[in-house]
Amino acid sequence: MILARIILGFLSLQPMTGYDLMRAFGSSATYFWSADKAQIYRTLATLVADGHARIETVPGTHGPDRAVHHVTPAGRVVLREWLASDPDRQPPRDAFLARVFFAGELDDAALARLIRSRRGDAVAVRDELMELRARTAHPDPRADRAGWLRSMTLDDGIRDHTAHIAWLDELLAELEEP
Amino acid sequence: MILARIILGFLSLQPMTGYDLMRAFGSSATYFWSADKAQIYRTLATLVADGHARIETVPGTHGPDRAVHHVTPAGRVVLREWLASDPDRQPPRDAFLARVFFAGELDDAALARLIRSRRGDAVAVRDELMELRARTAHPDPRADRAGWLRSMTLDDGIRDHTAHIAWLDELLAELEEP
DNA sequence: ATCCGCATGTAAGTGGTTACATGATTCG
DNA sequence: CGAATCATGTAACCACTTACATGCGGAT
Repeated sequence: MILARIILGFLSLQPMTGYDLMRAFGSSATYFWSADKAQIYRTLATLVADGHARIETVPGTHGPDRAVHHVTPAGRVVLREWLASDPDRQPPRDAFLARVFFAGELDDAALARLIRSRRGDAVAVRDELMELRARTAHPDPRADRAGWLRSMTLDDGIRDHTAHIAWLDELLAELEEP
Repeated sequence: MILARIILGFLSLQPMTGYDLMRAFGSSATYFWSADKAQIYRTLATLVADGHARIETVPGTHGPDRAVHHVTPAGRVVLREWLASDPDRQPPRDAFLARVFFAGELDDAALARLIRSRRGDAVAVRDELMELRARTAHPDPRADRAGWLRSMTLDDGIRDHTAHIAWLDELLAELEEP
């Protein structure tokens, strides 16, 4: 269960409520994982049941009480084991590549539309990531390794999208050639 | 349901049995989607129930009868609609990036081991894709557009892995610097 | 007053994985 | 004679998504 590990990772950086995690997945984690609240609350419950997290109830400042989750020592062990373990098996799932693979069925106009639409999305995501990198700190690997690693994951996303955009441009160039 | 569309795509290239599809997912489709047989047989059954595919039973040459599935005209419409439709929403899921994001917990040796292990996997996949590209034809976009598109999807995978390996090398270089 | 953000969850459904179950043919 | 490949499927479980359900406090 990768999601449980990721949540443990966030809690190890800072104790959080389910709602805080929702926002974390909507910002810092967007480019490597996503989770909706139903999943988050369910996973928090199992983490507590397994003794990997514990709840500290804090009176809510505006509304219901906040169930702030902390990692327990056992949870920290599980997190570290995951980080150092063999790679998670992750079968590839890329619906866009799948479409291109079968797009011989499509006429030229529809194909160009498909690729341009994808290009627009990819550029938007890349720009968003670049903005995020510009806004946040670039820590030195030796002074703040944890922060440096977090900023490097952003870098990978930016390069990834850049390479993909270049590939889309090649496709378009071939399609538009006389 | 993306899997149903992909299967429709394969059947549109050539009528196939569930077993044939298993092999197709194990070879041509490996770099953009994966599916195991339980899923394939279940999805074929729903395609037939929905009238998007029909079965032609052919006596087996060595073993049970082959249930060869053909796309129906209705199925072909559904496939073409998918190909031209708005992009499928696909939340990002990259367990390795997630690990790097939280890898501040890890000591230098464990971190380097993690990155080198990933590098090994990425190089292996890239080489496999490059071999596959060397072995297969590179059709001309104008003479055989469908074939050209299929070979281009391979290209994207190769570039993607190449960019990722370069990023991993940068990580390692920083870690090993005095 | 009404809407937005904070904060908690449950229920039902879909999609994906693992394990179980069977049997013929072909190659070494 | 045993292992691999061809060929079919079912059952149970796990992970993820969508929709439902509730209610306070602060801003416009």
